Amino acid sequence: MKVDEFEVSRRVEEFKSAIQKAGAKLTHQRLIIFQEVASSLEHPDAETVFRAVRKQIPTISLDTVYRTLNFLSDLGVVSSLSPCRERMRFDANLSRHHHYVCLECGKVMDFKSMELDEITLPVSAMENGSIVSTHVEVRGICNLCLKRQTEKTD
Amino acid sequence: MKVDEFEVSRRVEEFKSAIQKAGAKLTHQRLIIFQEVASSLEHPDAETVFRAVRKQIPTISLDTVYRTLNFLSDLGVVSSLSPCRERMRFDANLSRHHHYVCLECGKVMDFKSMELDEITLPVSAMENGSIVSTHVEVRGICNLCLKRQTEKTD
DNA sequence: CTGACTGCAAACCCTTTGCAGACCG
DNA sequence: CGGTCTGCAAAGGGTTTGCAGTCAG
Repeated sequence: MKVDEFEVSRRVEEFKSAIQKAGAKLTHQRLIIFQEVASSLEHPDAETVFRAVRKQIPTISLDTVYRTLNFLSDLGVVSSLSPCRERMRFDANLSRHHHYVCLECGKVMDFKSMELDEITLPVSAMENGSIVSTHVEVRGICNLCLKRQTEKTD
Repeated sequence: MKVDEFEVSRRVEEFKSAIQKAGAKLTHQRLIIFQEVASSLEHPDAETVFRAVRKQIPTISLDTVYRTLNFLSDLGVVSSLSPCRERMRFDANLSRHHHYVCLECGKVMDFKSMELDEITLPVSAMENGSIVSTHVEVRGICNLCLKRQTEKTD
């Protein structure tokens, strides 16, 4: 299963204009790698992208794929599932709660929400399989990091 | 900031009974490590736990901390934030959507939900800092893995 | 042309594992 | 006492980085 063709080319156009705006170079490798991610429904990892891209550019290296994926991520045209460059983290709070994750420092803060707890999942979510847990992940920049950024600008 | 004392001892009691029920041994190291995680509000990583625990058991090794955290996780008395033993995954779908993550095979499936999109976050979440994105993460065992499990049992 | 990008290889970091001795129950 | 658990050290796997050559703009 692939993302439909029109959507892919729309994404590619967005990518091209983003790369231009950033003053970066549109290389063959970057284009092919982006196309691969943009047309996949499976949230591929670097290795998977690498294997797929190698069919079109047999000489490409895994490092370039890594570098390019990070580049695309910084550019904002792809996102990474779970800001998980980090180490594994543990939590002994087993009651139902949600997370606020700081994209800058990685800190995770809990919050509760009755409204969120009461929500019913759409059928499209349920039919994927059994459900063990449901929680909301909010990402942003925490107050401490925001403050730090303002101080730098001064 | 620490978790309040009563809550910690409640969690420790639960831990003790869980370890007994599992027929595992309650060692000094396990107790101290669990206490540390249970009294922290910061979702510590292995390194952080290690540094804290070393104050009480100076000879403890980082490996033991890792082993114990995984043990606690298998025991079900702590959970790990984001099932992220895995590699990093990327997504070029920037429109608002949510994820169903299979705990078994790691596959991630998208789903949409108007109801979820319309939700307003509680103040306690907003006041942590700026908000970049909000999405729901549902964890479970996907149909394919469920089927695989049934086949094994047969 | 020139600085940014790529491929190669080696380093890096977090995490896991094999082993022998120590300790819980 | 027996089997589990710990500490040590070394390996493992994913990811990043330094370097020199290459290529887009």
